[in-house]
Amino acid sequence: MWLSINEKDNRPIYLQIINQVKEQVGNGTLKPGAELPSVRELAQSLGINLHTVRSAYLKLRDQGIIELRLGRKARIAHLPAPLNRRDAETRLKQSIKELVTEAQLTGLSRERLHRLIDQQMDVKKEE
Amino acid sequence: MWLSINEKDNRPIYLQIINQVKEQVGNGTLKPGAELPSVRELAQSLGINLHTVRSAYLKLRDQGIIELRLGRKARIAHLPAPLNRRDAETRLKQSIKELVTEAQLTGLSRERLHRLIDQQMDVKKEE
Amino acid sequence: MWLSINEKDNRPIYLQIINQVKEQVGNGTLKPGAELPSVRELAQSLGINLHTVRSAYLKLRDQGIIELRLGRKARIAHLPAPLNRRDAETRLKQSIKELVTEAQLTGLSRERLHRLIDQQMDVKKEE
Amino acid sequence: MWLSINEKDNRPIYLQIINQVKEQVGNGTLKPGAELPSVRELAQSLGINLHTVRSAYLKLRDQGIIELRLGRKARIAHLPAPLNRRDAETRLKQSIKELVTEAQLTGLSRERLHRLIDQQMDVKKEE
DNA sequence: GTGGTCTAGACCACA
DNA sequence: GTGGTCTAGACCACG
Repeated sequence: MWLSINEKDNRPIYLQIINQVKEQVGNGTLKPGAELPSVRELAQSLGINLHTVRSAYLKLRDQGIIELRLGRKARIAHLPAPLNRRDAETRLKQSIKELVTEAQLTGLSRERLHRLIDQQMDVKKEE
Repeated sequence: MWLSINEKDNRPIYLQIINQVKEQVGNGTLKPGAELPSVRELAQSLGINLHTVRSAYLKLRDQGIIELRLGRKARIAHLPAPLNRRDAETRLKQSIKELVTEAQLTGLSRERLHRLIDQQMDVKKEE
Repeated sequence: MWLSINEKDNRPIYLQIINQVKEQVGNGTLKPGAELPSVRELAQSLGINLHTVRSAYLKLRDQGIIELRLGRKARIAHLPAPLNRRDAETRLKQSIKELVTEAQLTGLSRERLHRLIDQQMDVKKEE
Repeated sequence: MWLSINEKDNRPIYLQIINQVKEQVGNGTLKPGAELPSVRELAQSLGINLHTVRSAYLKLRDQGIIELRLGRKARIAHLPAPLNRRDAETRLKQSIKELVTEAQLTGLSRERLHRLIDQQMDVKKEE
């Protein structure tokens, strides 16, 4: 199975699911139209409650990542949401601000930060 | 006053305070030994609850950013805590992973991402 | 073929079928006595489940729009059911209430709303 | 209390709540910044479950109608979402299409339809 | 106090 | 089978 939850991670379970699905859509592991496991299947295989999976799927739907239809399995959306681009970039800037702050407090150099980012982007390409 | 809370920002108020203090320490606006406003002052000037400010200060202390002593004002710590460097970098990598994922879902190019980071680092230098 | 399902439309498939039949009856494209495709034909040509088409036809029959007879093809009913007029108008008022609410929240002017409605009514006339 | 649920109404409870809040925002009964009852309060006064109210509030938040903050009461948002105007108008057109169809099947004249809409808009103004 | 997350189990509507 | 709605009750995080 291509999803897992980390008990030690502070973040809520539903967010971990969301992020993992997003990663796999972002790097092409999950292609538009691909079916996701049903909420019941995924809940059972992760050992968590059906509703926890459902809340993750709902948020993914609201963000335009997946499509949910009554009676059908969830699928990766065909239009990977290039829509509210300006909003998204505004949010990204906020994340970048915090990232840079943390990097500076840690004493991480500008070069190292750029290198870590390139590494992460390349990992994704190859997967 | 050098602190403000943004109602439109979804993040909890105490986190906004923490992040702003961290930013100013990170970019040198707040230097080691500098005094912070008392819990009461800050709470009143921001129009928020005492508990909220206090919990922010406590977390900043736990992270080694500030020093709290009974009866004294809070001060920026003299050792900006570059100790647990490996832990910090691990956490940073997690943040980078999510940032890169979001950037890819938004369709942001690698170049633009690097440029946005440089911008943020330069903004801080000049402040 | 004069029917299609829209994957991007959130509404259930059976409802899309019902609404399209209703539209074509409403604007005269489908006249009383006209034959509809069999459940099997329609299901196959739309690539959907038999049950889905069947439930749509059943509901259309219940609303008096079509006639179903064992072994015969479905046909548009001869009495376009203007009977329960008061009920229908009550339901319409509810729809209007919601439409007006959404229009106001969107900032749509009264004039523009009227124009959009006229457009829709005229489109149908010409078809 | 300014909210009620209708047992006979087929629509889900959470949608009834959403629509009533939207109406009151649309006609000015609820002004930006106004506090809504807490999920627990509203659930109790309506005799329904806390989570049902919560799901209504969540959707209202996602639509930009209200603001939710941990530890605070829900409030009417200050920017009543004039943002994705084109999307909203597209959705409105779909609603109009269905409304016109129903009106035609009922035999409602164009004039009567316009009059019903004006009535509804005026009701809201006076409230 | 507030909302946020998670579990648990029921029943309904759609395909 | 699928997802959608509702109830019920626990515990956590924020103000």
